[in-house]
Amino acid sequence: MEKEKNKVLLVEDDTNFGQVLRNYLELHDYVVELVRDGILGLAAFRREKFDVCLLDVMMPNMDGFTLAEEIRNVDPDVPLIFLSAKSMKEDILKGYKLGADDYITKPFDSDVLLSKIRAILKRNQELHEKQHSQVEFIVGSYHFNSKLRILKNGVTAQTLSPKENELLLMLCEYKNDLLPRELALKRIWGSDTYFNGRSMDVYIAKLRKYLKEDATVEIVNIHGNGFRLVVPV
Amino acid sequence: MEKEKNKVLLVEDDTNFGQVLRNYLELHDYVVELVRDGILGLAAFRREKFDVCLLDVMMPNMDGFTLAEEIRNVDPDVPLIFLSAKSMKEDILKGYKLGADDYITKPFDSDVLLSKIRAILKRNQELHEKQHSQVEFIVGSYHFNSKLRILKNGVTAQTLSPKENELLLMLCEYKNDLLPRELALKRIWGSDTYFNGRSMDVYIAKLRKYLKEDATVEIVNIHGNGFRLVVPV
DNA sequence: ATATTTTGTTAAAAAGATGTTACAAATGAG
DNA sequence: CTCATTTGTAACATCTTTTTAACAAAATAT
Repeated sequence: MEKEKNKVLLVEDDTNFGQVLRNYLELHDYVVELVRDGILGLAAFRREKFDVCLLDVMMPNMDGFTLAEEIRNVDPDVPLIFLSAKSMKEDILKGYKLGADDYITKPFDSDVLLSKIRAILKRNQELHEKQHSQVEFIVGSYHFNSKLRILKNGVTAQTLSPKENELLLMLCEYKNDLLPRELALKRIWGSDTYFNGRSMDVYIAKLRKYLKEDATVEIVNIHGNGFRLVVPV
Repeated sequence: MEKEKNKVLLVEDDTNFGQVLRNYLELHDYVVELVRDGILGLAAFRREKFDVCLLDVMMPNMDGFTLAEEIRNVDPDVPLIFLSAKSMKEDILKGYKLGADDYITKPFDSDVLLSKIRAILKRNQELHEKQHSQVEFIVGSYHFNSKLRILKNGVTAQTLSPKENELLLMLCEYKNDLLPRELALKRIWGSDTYFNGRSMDVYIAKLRKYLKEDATVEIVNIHGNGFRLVVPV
């Protein structure tokens, strides 16, 4: 099993600097999406899942602070780091007020940035793991262990692939409630696109096959909205 | 599934400037309706649902301030932004008095306008989400869950389509009171046109069919005005 | 009373989303 | 490298939702 590369959203209007920084980060095993202004940044953020966002403060179209608010609106938890030539105290304070995880003033040492990113990612991943604490679920007559990726029904056991596992996990977290398509797509597939959507439908079909032994359990589609794992209460 | 674009009503008598601004906004993913005076602006506003209105102050036929009052008359909540060459304090104050959300003096930076629009839309959408907080309703012997789009009567459950769901939701919000046609058409269909009206009538018929198990529940037409969901109190 | 407008109702067409299977491509293990 | 597993894509079938048309009935206006 390969650890997935971390995705960085880099919003920077200085093309030269942006390219350099992107190359540097890619060299250190990050997947980087570089966009040149706040509008494109927000569009990218809505479309894809990022592990951390690096935002230039002064940009055309939408400045970094405004962009930060918009991003926070979509995801209150994603780590934000401001990059700025400004070193004025009030700007830095404003940045932190917007829930920035860090604020770096240009010019800066690229190693420093890298270690800051690493530290933030580590902290955030630990947090994320804690949130995902529940690993065992009762689903009708089935027993599902999301850590071992095993779906058991009496004696018969089915091992699940990573994607099957994550999808069933999300369905269980939203048990008897609506699991919105976009949410699952962004969290499991990283972005909400047409093909990822079709892929998800394929996985839903697989899960239904695994779960068909217990007729009281079903994955119901809510047309245009998402899926619902229905289990007896 | 397509995320709906925000709709902007732009009332501006300077055709050139209007076109440019429209193109600019369309480029940033807004749907723009451009009209050249207050009369047409009011007509458009009565017909369609807009997320924000940009009103030029000095116009033939009906000036921006008068138009603003008329619009407020139809919808007290829609965000209004005045665009004006005037920078006189009393005019600005008059604008805010009429419940303007912002007042921009020409010439202005288009980025500034854009970020103002965004900020206003965001605030308004949050407000809107809070209003839509109620998801469960008792309708006679029925139980209606608008999130899961399920209408239950004892054991029998009917899943609703998105439009059926939204319409029943509005009827429930106006329970025992008049739900005006135009309001439902603007909110659910986006605009009050002949065909949308016919479509709505089709949906009313569908809902009546679903609700016919309980004779104490009925959707009554108020000729020329709208519908009323009558339930025992 | 008769014409006009609005609403009720049903059916069919058009558009869109999902279900399902098969296979190709990518990935990881040995 | 080779094999097994996992994932993504294509293709086609099916189901849902929405719109439009057509005609009937009711309400209102002339």
